[in-house]
Amino acid sequence: MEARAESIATMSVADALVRVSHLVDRVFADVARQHGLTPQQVHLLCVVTERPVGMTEIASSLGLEKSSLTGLVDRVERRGLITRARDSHDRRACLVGVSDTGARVSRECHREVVDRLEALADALPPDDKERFASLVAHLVESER
Amino acid sequence: MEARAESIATMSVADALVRVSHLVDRVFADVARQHGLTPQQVHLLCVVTERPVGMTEIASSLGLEKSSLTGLVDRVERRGLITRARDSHDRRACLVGVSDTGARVSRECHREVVDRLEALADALPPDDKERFASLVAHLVESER
DNA sequence: TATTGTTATACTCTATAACTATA
DNA sequence: TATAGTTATAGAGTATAACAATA
Repeated sequence: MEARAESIATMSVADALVRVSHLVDRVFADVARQHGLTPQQVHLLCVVTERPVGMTEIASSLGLEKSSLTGLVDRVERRGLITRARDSHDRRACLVGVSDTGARVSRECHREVVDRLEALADALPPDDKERFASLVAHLVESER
Repeated sequence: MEARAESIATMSVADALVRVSHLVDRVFADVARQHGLTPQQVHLLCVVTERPVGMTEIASSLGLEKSSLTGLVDRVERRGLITRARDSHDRRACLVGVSDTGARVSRECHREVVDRLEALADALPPDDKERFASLVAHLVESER
């Protein structure tokens, strides 16, 4: 275990970020799968859960081209989790929002992801856990 | 900005992890794209950079079915970045390794991802940065 | 003219099931 | 029999370019 101990000691912030990202991606994909959805579909669901959102804004949130989003929305809509509604102020636009089922699935996925990640974070002492959340928050916010 | 300040205060470890993971995914996808590759192709490249690896082990590293890997390896091989070699000890198996070009591209991608993530981490004071890396290292290692 | 969203097209990614060759 | 890898097939994700409708 010498090698592993050393790899901890010398892991850079960047390497740490990459590895934690893969971990989270796995959890996310796992949870999505258990609900018969793809990770992308769950991401979409998350983005429109709070309030109805237009296609352009969703595309920007997910880092996709608008044209890529059309099909994604089509497929999730076909499953009855989201709906397209006319924007009353702009007849070009539509607003994508969750259905009742979609809201439930969204909550369930979020809960399961959070539970599994919290469990993962329990490997840290409580103080470190809090400290970690605060550090990440700063990182993420500085990038907005 | 009240809302944002509050969201920092109340962000859980799990939410923090999810958000940082998305950030990293973006950086990774960006870098891959600049090299005319997909994120998956760069991941594959990373996995076989150190030493030649068999298909089954690669599939497990990437969390893919073997059958999904065949095509991925085909496409990256077609670009001349990796090669399949016979395993001299087991004639069923092959060992996937990087070509010279592949090794160069792999190094470049790694360097660029690291640079961009380090730049991102520079939003933190040096002490916090180090602390963060150490926390993440513990998280990731506890999951191995 | 600029913007919102869709369509058409071409690849890439992925899983499941069935298969070949070797161990 | 079990394992390593491939093929066949089907569906999902994505980008680019061209388009329609509205602002």
